[in-house]
Amino acid sequence: MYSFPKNKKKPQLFEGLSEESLQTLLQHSFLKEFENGQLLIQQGDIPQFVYLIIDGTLKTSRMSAEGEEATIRLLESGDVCMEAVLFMGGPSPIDVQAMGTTTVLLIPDKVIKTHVLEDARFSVNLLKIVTRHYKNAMHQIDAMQIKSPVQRVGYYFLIKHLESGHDSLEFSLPFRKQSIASYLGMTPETFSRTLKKMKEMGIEVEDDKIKMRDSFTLCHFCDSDTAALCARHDREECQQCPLH
Amino acid sequence: MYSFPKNKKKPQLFEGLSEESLQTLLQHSFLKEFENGQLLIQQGDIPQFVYLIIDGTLKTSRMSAEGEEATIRLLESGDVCMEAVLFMGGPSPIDVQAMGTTTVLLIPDKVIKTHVLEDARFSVNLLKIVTRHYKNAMHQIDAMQIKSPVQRVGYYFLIKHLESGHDSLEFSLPFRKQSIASYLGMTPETFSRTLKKMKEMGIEVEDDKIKMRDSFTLCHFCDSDTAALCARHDREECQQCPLH
DNA sequence: TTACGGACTTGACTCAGATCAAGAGGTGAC
DNA sequence: GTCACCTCTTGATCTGAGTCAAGTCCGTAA
Repeated sequence: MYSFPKNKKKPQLFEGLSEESLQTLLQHSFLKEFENGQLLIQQGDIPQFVYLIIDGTLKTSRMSAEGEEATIRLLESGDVCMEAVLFMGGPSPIDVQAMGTTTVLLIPDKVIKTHVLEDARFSVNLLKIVTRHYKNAMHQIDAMQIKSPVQRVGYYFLIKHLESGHDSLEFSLPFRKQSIASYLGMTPETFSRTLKKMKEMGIEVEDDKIKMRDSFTLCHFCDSDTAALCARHDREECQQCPLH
Repeated sequence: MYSFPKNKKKPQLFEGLSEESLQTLLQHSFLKEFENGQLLIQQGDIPQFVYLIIDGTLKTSRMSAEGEEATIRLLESGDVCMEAVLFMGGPSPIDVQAMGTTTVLLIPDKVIKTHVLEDARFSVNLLKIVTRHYKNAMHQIDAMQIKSPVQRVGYYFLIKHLESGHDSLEFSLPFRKQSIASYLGMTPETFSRTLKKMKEMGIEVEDDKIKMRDSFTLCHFCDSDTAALCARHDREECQQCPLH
């Protein structure tokens, strides 16, 4: 049975669970390692497990009959997937694929489905996770419909900037550029050209390192609901922010 | 206090709940009527209620600073909204707007949040609803990224066809054409031209009435996970379906 | 050391869908 | 009735992202 390293941050899935509840979940779960490019599940398969990434990265995508691919999510360590698909009932609408060697904890669907009815805290955790995905999906939708490539990349940078803590004026892209391009719904070429435009706007791009002149550079990619994530959105200095 | 007409179909939100549990929810809820175009909630507002449509239609959308709009969902009677937003924590990422006079049941957020921890069946209902929305969002994303306008409209028709029961070769569009166009991520002009192409493919379009020659007409817009919704997907006749 | 391959960039060209503009058809107010 | 207004359609034009092709810059293997 897998047991969580004490020093590691608990994934959101297990947040606030009693030791007993956690044990029940882990009892029937096991680790598995996947190689670069390996498929964990394919569109149309009936899902058997929820996948919790211990180490590495995954992507979820949909493939059209002609072999074209739309990336839905890019996931890092601590992220979960297939949890939503379980409750949809029916086959998986997505592919899940490892990007590089990735270690994953597999939690059987039955364990999840019974545990949801036993531990309300666990089901609320799941609700929170699914709703966050849903929120991201909504952002992705409006991005593709109404935003220019520059705005899409800018918003992506903004989110990464907020995630990496407000004070650092530098962060690095967590995935390969072509993956990010696909996630943002554009070709690698367009992504590359867009990065060039970003440079003209005062954002240094050097390989996968992104540096900003100051912490307001990305402000005009913000919107009212993302502003809530910003540490200073209710402070005076936010005046500089074009939203106000 | 609002009480559900016995003859009306129960919305998914309340499915399988005990009479007592349902009463608790309805006790603090109330009806409200909204006029055409009226906003129930705006992007950036803190949500106070979950909205259950009793009669009429709503749309949820995101608006860019320049006033351009991306439609996220179009909802009919029995649908719920803002339930996902409640669990995201933080302000609403979407606008909700009435399309025509619409009667809505308002369930206060606190009632929902406490009830989730008390009635596991209720929280599973919520999970199912949110995951369905999430699934739709994923379809919307890949549709916009990898499908042509004809494929998007075809898939939309397919879903409506499956919803309206398999046997009827006719259904009508539940929303104004421009709303559907926006939902599908295209302009009204493109939608109109696309409908013309559909006619050439053997789908009669007359105002908002859609008629098909036979029930296989829409088959080639199907995909592996949507096929599960099809009543005959595991029967012999599905041979005709290009998927096989 | 060179050779190969993969990730990314850059430039030239193409085209599907957006935009702009005009017209058809329907409906309600007066 | 007809005027105003709205939805939808149709046609002509424009444009921006995709495509294709070539080239650069790595890292790795022989």
